[in-house]
Amino acid sequence: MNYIANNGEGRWNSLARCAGLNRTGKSCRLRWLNYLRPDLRRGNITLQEQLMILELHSRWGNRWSKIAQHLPGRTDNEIKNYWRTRVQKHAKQLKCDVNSKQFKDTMRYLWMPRLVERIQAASATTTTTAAATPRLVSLPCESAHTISSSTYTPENSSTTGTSSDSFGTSTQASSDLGVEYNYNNIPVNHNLNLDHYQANQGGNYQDFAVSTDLSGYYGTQGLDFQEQNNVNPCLNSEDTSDILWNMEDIWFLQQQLNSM
DNA sequence: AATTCTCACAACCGCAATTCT
DNA sequence: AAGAATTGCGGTTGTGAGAAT
Repeated sequence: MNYIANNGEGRWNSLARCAGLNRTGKSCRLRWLNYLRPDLRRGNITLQEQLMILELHSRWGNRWSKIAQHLPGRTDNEIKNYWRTRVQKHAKQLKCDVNSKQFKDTMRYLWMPRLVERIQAASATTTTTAAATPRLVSLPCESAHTISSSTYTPENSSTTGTSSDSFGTSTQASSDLGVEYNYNNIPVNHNLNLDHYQANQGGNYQDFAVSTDLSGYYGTQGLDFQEQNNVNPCLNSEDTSDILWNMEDIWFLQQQLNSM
């Protein structure tokens, strides 16, 4: 750190020699980038960051460094580790390959909208002092594409109503997931629309890539990514990192996958 | 209390691209 | 122009802490 403070980044082999470290320049570089850099962001991956990772990975695949460029303070290594330990784990739980179309569709049409919904809900709880009433998530809905959830029966779920999900996301039966399904009586517009996401893939990716603009997911209100990272302390807690993936969800998603 | 298992994180490795001499 | 050195990236492995047995 002293060497870099005096000489700047780069010239890693020179650093290793001059600093008297029994390390290769390569090793020093890695240590600096992944651990010592003062601008590193510590702590758990937030919901917003999760959404970004899912979105950018769907677009670029395992281009970790490129993805990391859009997550200030996060390293490619950190994102890679997140993907391997969290996302791949849940793919395994769903008994499907992380690179399969099924899993990618599940991410895009179920988990990512759910992340948006929770971000919105969290945002709502911080803007109202009383018991918050989560507002509807206004996802674009030009299309009639929906995913049926007719087989879901919450009564069969051992955790219904007492979900481990701190945002209250136990799923309830709905005749049509695409139209609506509720979490603990929280009204949620889940008119998920394939065209919207596909349109993003086709038309808006460049803009998104440059500006990391998530407004497409947040409806007309939009959210400032950097701001939202600090909106709710709960979002930074350990508990929220996996709340998308409680047992009900896994059961529910398995039903969805089976019906595809 | 000891052992085994699981998970998250940091580091290592090989290869390709880039820069230097 | 060519070879050597350096840098950057993505896949993989090692490790320590906590949980489970």
